[in-house]
Amino acid sequence: MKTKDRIIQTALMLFNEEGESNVTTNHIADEMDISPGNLYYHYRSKDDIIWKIFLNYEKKIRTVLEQKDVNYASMQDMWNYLHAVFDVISEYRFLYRNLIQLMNRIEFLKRHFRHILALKSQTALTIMSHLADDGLLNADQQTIASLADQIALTATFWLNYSIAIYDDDFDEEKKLSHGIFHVIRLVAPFLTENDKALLDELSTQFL
Amino acid sequence: MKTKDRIIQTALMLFNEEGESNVTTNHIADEMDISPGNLYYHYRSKDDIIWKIFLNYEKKIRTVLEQKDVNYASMQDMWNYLHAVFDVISEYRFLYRNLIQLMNRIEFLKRHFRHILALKSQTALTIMSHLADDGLLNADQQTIASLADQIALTATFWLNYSIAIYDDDFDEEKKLSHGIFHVIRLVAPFLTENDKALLDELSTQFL
DNA sequence: GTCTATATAGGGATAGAC
DNA sequence: GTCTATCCCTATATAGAC
Repeated sequence: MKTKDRIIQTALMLFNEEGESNVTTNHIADEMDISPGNLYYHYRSKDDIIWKIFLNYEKKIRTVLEQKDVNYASMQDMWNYLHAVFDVISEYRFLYRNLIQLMNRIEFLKRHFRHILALKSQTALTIMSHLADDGLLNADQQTIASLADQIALTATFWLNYSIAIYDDDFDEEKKLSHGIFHVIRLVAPFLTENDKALLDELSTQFL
Repeated sequence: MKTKDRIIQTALMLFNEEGESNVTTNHIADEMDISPGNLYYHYRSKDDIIWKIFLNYEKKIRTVLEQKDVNYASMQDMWNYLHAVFDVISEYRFLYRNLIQLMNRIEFLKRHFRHILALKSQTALTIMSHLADDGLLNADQQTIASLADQIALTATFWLNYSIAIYDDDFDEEKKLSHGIFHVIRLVAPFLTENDKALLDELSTQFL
């Protein structure tokens, strides 16, 4: 693996573990056993590294959000979709931990992240509209629109919320599952009785 | 007004405007036209200043969350309550902008903030249980519990979310009203028809 | 209580040799 | 591509005079 790629990989790992602002370029170089000078040969600034990491994130989240060929016809599809979204968020969670600060510091990141947030909300809207059309979800358009926003907000800040309320050693995987259920529970009251039962089953399986 | 108090006041203002990590002790002293040395005569560290500001915040939010004598019997009461919560959050919004970072840096703040979050969720639960008992809200206990968590999460991160999605010059007051409506819409599907109509009326008035 | 001056430390980033 | 050495800057915090 090339040094250039290892820097990205190591930086991402450290950012996620320690928080972006607590990780210096020297830490990254130290962790990789290379010199700070070497690091700056490959990237001209710390923000440049962050930006490259963000581009990887953007690519992945877009892949998840823009898959057109999926037919969201069941709770299981919904679960899979949410799991994919939460997985990507978890993989790049440092972005979400200091979101406002990063957006204010890096102008491009702000614009791109806004697009992604809008896309998240839009995708949630599309899925739920499909479910409503198929008679799997009983809610008017106004309610669905609110739910879509709420889902985007929840997905975006769930990890922060769970860090804020749970003990620090709370299992990472459990945090994710909790978040997904949290989102599904938002939608649950509008599901058919059949799907509600399925939800209860999934609950006992994962929580 | 004493210098000691002016420091708190000025620091809070700058933290909210610029973000805590972008405001140095020198900036605070500059803004007040005093010397950095003078500032450190009154407070022994920056975190000490933050801690004192947090104590003021804690006092205010507890006053709002712990008022026992209010009878939540109408949408208007709910609106007033939410407005009070969002107002305090807005007044101390720097705490919410960098929540995770601050919690990790200041151990006391972490513990105290956790208590407040739990209290927020608990209060929302109590209010909605009352509404349900009075027949104003149609939802089972499981749904109400989910809603309570969701309300706490939304109140906590709404300002960050609106910063993330809206243009920077979006009116502060409007952001707040939007947040309150966002929370109310979570509850709306479970209200009586009468209250839903009232909600629509409030919507046109404030949005 | 307030000031000026300064210590101390650390982070981002560059120059130049190899 | 990689290293060593170092510059520059800024932030927190302190010492000591007034």
